[in-house]
Amino acid sequence: MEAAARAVAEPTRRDILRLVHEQERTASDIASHFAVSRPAISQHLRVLSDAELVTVRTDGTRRYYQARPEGLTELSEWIESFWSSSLARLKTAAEQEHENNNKGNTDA
Amino acid sequence: MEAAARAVAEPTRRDILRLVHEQERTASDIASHFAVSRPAISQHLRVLSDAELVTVRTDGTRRYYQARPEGLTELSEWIESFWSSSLARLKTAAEQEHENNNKGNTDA
DNA sequence: TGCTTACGTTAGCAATATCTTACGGTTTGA
DNA sequence: TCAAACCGTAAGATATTGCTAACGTAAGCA
Repeated sequence: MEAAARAVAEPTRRDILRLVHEQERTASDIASHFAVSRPAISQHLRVLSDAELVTVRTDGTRRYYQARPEGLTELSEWIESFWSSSLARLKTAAEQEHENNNKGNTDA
Repeated sequence: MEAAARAVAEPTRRDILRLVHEQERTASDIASHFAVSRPAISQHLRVLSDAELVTVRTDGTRRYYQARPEGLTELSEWIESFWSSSLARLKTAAEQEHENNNKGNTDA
């Protein structure tokens, strides 16, 4: 989970995950969507791979990456363990926040 | 969400959140649970506070911190947005992983 | 007023993260 | 065999992070 949390903390890596979630993509395909260099993306892919947030499939010289959502399970469970023990508090807090939001900017 | 993700990526901060989730605690009380110095904890608390993952209440010279689970909502939703569009895939994948784990690594 | 407690902030340092450039390895196709 | 395409790795620069030691501030108490 440690690795997954750190991996997801980086904006570019989150964008990469989004990209390879829809469909598997090659490294250079992924890189073409970003401003940073291809090696930089390759390094991000390494981090994601180490965190088991993506899987890789090799075909010739190409490497197809695909998201592996299960890799986020532990992190998600950690978060939910926070809520499970304070569901009521969360609920009322969320409602109050919602009310406050509506109260605040009633069309300025 | 950016701030929350980065804040949670740090092990000490996750432990702090656990601690102030059960009950509100003063800064030095929190610090007493860790090996690092009090200022270090103070800095972590600042990060958590900026990320709106904790709330602070001042009473005299003491500052009481408490977890704010709602601060993790966006991050959780980001994760779930991954699953919602691939729930079936997640389910089968999880089952297969489970089976594989039971099977053991017969290849060496 | 003087002393103590509680706590944040700053400066400085070591470790880590992220990027770019340059390079090496493997596969494909003429 | 040669060249091009695809991609990872290494080296090095810079930015960021997390830590400690030292200091500053505000509150409580004699």
